[in-house]
This record gives sequence, structure tokens and C-alpha cells, in this order.
Amino acid sequence: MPFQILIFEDNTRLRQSLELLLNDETNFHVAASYPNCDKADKQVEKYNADLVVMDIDMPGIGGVEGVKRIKNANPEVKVVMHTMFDDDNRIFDSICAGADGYMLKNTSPLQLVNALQDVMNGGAPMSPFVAQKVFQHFRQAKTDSEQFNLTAREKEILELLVKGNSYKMIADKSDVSIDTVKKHLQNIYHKLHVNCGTEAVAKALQHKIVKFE
Amino acid sequence: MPFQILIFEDNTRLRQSLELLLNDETNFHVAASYPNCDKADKQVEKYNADLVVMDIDMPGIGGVEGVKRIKNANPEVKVVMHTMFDDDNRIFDSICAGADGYMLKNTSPLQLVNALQDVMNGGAPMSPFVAQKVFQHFRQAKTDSEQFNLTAREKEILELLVKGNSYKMIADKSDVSIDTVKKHLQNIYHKLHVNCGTEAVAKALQHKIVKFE
DNA sequence: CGAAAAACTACCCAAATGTGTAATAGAATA
DNA sequence: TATTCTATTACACATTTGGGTAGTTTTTCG
Repeated sequence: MPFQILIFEDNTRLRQSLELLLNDETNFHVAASYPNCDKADKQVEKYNADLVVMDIDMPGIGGVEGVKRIKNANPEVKVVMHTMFDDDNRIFDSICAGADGYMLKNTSPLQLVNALQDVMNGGAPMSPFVAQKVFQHFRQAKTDSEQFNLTAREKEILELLVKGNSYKMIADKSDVSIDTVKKHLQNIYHKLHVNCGTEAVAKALQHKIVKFE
Repeated sequence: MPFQILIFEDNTRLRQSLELLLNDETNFHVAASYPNCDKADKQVEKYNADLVVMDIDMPGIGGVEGVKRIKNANPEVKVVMHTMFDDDNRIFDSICAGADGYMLKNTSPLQLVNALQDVMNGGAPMSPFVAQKVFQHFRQAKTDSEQFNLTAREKEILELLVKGNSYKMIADKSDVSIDTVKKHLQNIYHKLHVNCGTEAVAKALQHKIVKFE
């Protein structure tokens, strides 16, 4: 039995093209297609869909919200974004909302079909450009984290602060007096251009000076 | 002129297979291959390589450190990891170290060649399994972030704290008395199971109760 | 409607935090 | 060698923070 597919795409012509393209595949069957995803979760339910092809820019609620609802109601349904947008926010929002793949509309029909097969095999297909964005996201902060010129000792103290230690606890664990800790933190605050511990923690985590766990 | 490729792979048989496979492609040429990457940066320099295929588990410095050195000396060289390891740390460490792709060794020869072509076209090829891991990494905390039962007001106050505001500033911006802020934060600390502001900030960011920026 | 949850305020008090100034000693570097 | 950088400690002072207790007022929801 072929996979049941739903298409959400407000451009009528494109929507029909997609239907034709996907119905050509023996193991795909387009159960239905819609120009908006306002009731996507119900529709997925109704057709017992296995796979959803989702545009982002549509009238009513957008595709990102659409994914959220579908995944919320039915986490095992695969959703692949199919959109023109290649900006970071759209991409990351979609992934966080639960999308299983992200293909740009400049993808060739063959590649799109491959991507959909891929996702049904447990993969997470992305257009090359998207994959690059994703990789960049990991590397990102890495570079600017060095720019604060914290000394080894300062990083050590800062890390203890981030972990939730009080000055006294930091002093004990670092085996120095509490006044030394104070002085170090004062210097750290200056280097990070912040005025208090909470800000320092936020900055340290944002810039990955201290890693999570 | 074909792309100049370097291969780092300690398994002799596999290394030779890769050479044969890649030399079959008209636009690839394996300039050299080595059983370890202790001098990878120099070797890349020497052959003016465009692309590196890098194993992770090798005698001497591992592939992750190898990528780091290559990218440090020569950021425009493309490096694709080719390894058996599919654990999160290996994957994310490699990406952070600057890898441009991450292919598992169970990849078919055809797919590997495709991946290498892909990377030379500016893509970031990943094995399906790896792509999935990467997606998961984004979604991660998302689910448990709701579990703290913070009220809307509490989230608002917490967010201001994370942004570096003092109690007084929060009171002003929220248009309530400072004592109210105190009380709210006290409740928040209890809900998050922490004892102070810095810990709360760390927890809020880790669990994405408050988003970066 | 009536109970429960959330928001708000006030006051007291002890402890923690952040700033300034000052000084010593070892390491790194020019 | 001289100088800068880093790590260290000390002390004084004002402010902030965090906890406890106690009460009022909205909202929300069964």
C-alpha cells in the first residue's frame, strides 16, 4: 500500500504539478491537497496521511504553525517543508516546529521525489543550501567566543558561576579566597561588558563561552 | 582541471578502494592518501588540495583534530568526514571543528561520490541518520520547556531577569513594586528548583524557557 | 456562585553581591 | 632586564538579593 500524502500549497498550478509528480511514483499516493493549512491536523487525521508536503507562505496560519499542529496531534506523520524561503529564521523555526525535511522550491522534481522517499526511510532531507545553514549554525558562536580574551582562570570561575555556584562555593571549589573570586568576576564582568552575574551567565551561554552541561 | 583530493584513512584496503572509486570520476583526482592525519595541514598545503575525505578513528591525532588543523590553516578546503561513528558527540564535534559533510561508512559508493560532488557545489551532505541527529538537536529541549508550569507573568519576569535587569529595573519595566518582583522570582526559583538568579538564568536558557534574543 | 490560582503589595532581616582601592608575587613577553 | 599580564588577598561600603510571613485583589474555572 502506497504512502498517503497530503499537500498544502496555495499556488494552484504548483499544487497540481506536485500531485501529478507524486502520483507518478508507485509507492506514493496524494490523498488530498489544499491551498491552506488552517485545518491541517484534522485533514491529516481524516486521510490517515503518512507524509505531508508543506508550503510556508500561505493565507491563514502559515506552514510553520501548520507543522506544529500536525506534529502535536500526530507526531509520527512526516512533514517536509517545500518553500522558497531560505532565511535562517524560517528554516530553524520549521525544524523546531517538528519538520522532518526542508526542501527549497528550486529543487528539481527528481530530487524532491528522492527527498520524500528519503524521509519515509527515516532520513532528514535538506536542500544543500539549507544543510549549509544548519552546519553554520553549529559553528557560529565558536569563533566569537574567543574574542572576550578571558584567561583560563577566568573561564574556570565563570563556568562555576554558570553552574549555579555562589561566590563562597566558587571560592571553595577553586581553592582561593572569596575576595579573589570577587575580583576575578569583576574583571570578567568588564570583559563581557556586563554589570552583574545574571547577565554574565546569559552572555556566557549565548556565546558558548561555557557549554551546556 | 579535476579537484585535488586527499584521503585520510588508516584501513589500507578501504583507503585504496576509495582511491580507485574517486579516480574513476573525471572531475576528481586523488593527489595522495595517508593512514593518519598528524600532518594533514602540511599535506593539504603541499598538494594544494580542494577536498579532504577524513576518517575519525586513526592512530595519532584523530580526524576531529585533523579537521580543526586543516580548517585553521586553510578554511576554504572542503572536508567530508567518512566514519563508522554515529554518536552525537562525534558528529557535533566534527561539525564544530569545521567539517563540511558527514557521511557514515555504510553509505554506498555512488552516494559517497554524490556527497563529494555535492560538497564541491557548496552543499553540506550528510547521511540520513546524521541529518536526523542534527534535526533532533534543534528540537531537543522544546518538549520539556513547558513542564515548569510558569505562568505568563512569571515567564515575563524571568525573561527580564535573563536580559540582565536588576529587580528594580524589572519592577519599573513590569510596572509593579519591587516586592512583587521579588515574590514572583521567589516562586519562579521554586518552580525551577534553583536557589538564585544566576542558576535560574542558566536553567531558563538551557531549557529554552527564554529564547536567545 | 464559590473555591482556587494568580497577581500584587508590604515589611523585616540576613546573606550575597558588586565596587573601589591597594598591594604582593610569579609568569610571560618584549 | 624591564614591563606587562595574571593570580592572588584584603578591607570597607553600599546595594542587591533571597527568604519568610502576611495580607489584598483580580482572574479563572468547576
